[in-house]
Amino acid sequence: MGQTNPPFMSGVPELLVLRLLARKEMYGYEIVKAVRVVTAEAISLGEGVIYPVLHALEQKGALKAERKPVNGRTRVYYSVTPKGRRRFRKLSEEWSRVSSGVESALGVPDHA
Amino acid sequence: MGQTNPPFMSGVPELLVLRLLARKEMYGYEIVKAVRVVTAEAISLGEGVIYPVLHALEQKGALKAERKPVNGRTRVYYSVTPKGRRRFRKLSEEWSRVSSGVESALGVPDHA
DNA sequence: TGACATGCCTGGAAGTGCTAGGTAAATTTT
DNA sequence: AAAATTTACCTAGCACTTCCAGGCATGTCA
Repeated sequence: MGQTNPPFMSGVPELLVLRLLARKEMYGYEIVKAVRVVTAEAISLGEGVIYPVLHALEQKGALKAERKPVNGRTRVYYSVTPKGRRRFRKLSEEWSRVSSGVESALGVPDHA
Repeated sequence: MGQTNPPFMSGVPELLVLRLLARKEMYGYEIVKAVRVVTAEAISLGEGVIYPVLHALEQKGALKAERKPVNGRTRVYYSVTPKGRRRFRKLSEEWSRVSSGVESALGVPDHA
């Protein structure tokens, strides 16, 4: 049924998460909504995508998690570590490379 | 060891193959080299990537294969079917959407 | 009371690129 | 002539990731 493997999305959730957290610490549910905003509604990621990414990045040491009780509810705030910042820079470069490569290919005129 | 799953590459091989074949019919080995050229050396895809993509697209009816003997060697030329053209348009749109979304996110200033 | 938003989480399906390997013949180099 | 390189095709299997669907619990609002 649902698109489980949409094209061009590999690496995107990780990049967006790192990008958002580079600005300020956030919690998962907040990130889910922020993604829609910062991508101008072009990209929407469910919680089932965000949370695993968050956990994976934390385990890699790219993020630091901190549990904070807010309004009797517990939020898990994430912030980027130096390692995460490096990872973000690397991913950004990768994105630039691939992106420019594809644009270049699409831009080549049709005729001859 | 090697990067088996580089970020941002999902859907890219298929898009590039369709793009190249939309211009003129080509054979696998030729496509492998053409990819490097049209992407300005930004993207390089091995034969192990191209051939499976070709076969998959043919099976889907997006490509038509034609064996031609050249110099005593056999080449398999591929050309795009109407179905393939539709697929290409759809993929291009997807690329535009995702790409603009990511650019939008990366473009947001850092301050606060 | 019911509905909805907040907030966290996981399992398993599905797809896809990549490396590494193999085959064979023509061409070029030594 | 032998060796090395290029041309040209192919496949198996790993690795990785996104995604959907679902579950749990609390707070808020009608």
